[in-house]
Amino acid sequence: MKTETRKDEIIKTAAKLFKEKGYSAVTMRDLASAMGMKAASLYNHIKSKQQILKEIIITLAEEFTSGLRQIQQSEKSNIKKIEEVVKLHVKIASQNPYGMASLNNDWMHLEEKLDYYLELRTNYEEELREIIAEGVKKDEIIDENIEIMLFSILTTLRSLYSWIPKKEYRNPEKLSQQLSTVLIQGINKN
Amino acid sequence: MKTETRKDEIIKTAAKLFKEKGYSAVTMRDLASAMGMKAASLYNHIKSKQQILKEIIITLAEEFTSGLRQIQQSEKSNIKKIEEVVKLHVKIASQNPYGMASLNNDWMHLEEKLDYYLELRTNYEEELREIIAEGVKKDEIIDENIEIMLFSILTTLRSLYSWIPKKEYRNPEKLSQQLSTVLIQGINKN
DNA sequence: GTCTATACATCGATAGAC
DNA sequence: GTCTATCGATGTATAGAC
Repeated sequence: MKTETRKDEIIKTAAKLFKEKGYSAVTMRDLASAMGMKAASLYNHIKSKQQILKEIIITLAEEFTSGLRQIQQSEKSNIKKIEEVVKLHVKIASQNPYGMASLNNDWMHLEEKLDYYLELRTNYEEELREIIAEGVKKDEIIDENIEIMLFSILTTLRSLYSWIPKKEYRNPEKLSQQLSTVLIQGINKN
Repeated sequence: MKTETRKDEIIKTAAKLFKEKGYSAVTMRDLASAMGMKAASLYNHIKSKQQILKEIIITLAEEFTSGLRQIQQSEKSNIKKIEEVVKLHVKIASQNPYGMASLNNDWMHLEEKLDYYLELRTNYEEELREIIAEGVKKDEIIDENIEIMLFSILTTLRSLYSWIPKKEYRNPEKLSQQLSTVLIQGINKN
């Protein structure tokens, strides 16, 4: 049972505001107002606006990286691995849809951690590409353009945050299963 | 043969910058610098920063609206209609990938035209939803959750702008066909 | 049509009282 | 830990010379 600190609260509120207007358009005064305090008071809990963005994005990016590593190390079929990737995205997007918006839309405003983020992102795409390529080689997946299959799946999963808050998608298991059906029947030969 | 005015040039350059950093993070000085002039000089061609955003977004939104209307009025099967929608997105995203970034990511910064944009967007989604629902009813499309099929297709098409600039996707006909295969085999019963 | 100069608002962040 | 007050930088936009 972790106690939520004031800092955590600020970061959570910031993520919500960043989702609505983007990092650049949200001012420290906006954030303070949403927290019911003055802008100057925020600095007793956080170092800078930039630090808030960094914590939101890097935490999530590392969660995806370690999640995919576990899937990659399992002894499943490649189609099964893709189903697990869908579950991973649904799970993280369900827990933190606001943070996911920053991860997707505000990463370019990262300062010192930008290179690190880009490295995690590139590696993530590359590992998913290998799962698909492996699936094609083993006749689990149709022999269509791999980049198109990769980006079709990935962009759908990346935009999950924007429709997961709607009531009809609140059941993660059901959503994962339905989404897998829609995404995979398109690349599954059998 | 339309001559490109200085105003058109400014809007095109702005769209490129908006794609990189988003509307809010691009300053008039950034834009002027990219145009090789001073910020004050921009105002001899455009009324305000807001006007630039409005022209980028509303032009594209209306292009999608009229494109979908034509598809809807044709006498094709619903699967064929979806293939036409894919072509429409590939065509517009190929012609103007930078503007598409603003349409997707900066629409919330529209001021007076925000309601109009939201109306076009809602109507677009509703018409596409009806094509899918009609396809399910006529046994062309699997009887899976319509919202999930709609958003899976739509989010993939909406993110086209981000990977279309890569060399391997420069052939619109081929890209449309491959994308249709990947997207539709997932919802096509036959 | 582009420039310099500048008005005026608002930004992120700090100092210091309580 | 929150406040008031404020700093210096930077934002959009205008005025007026050339």
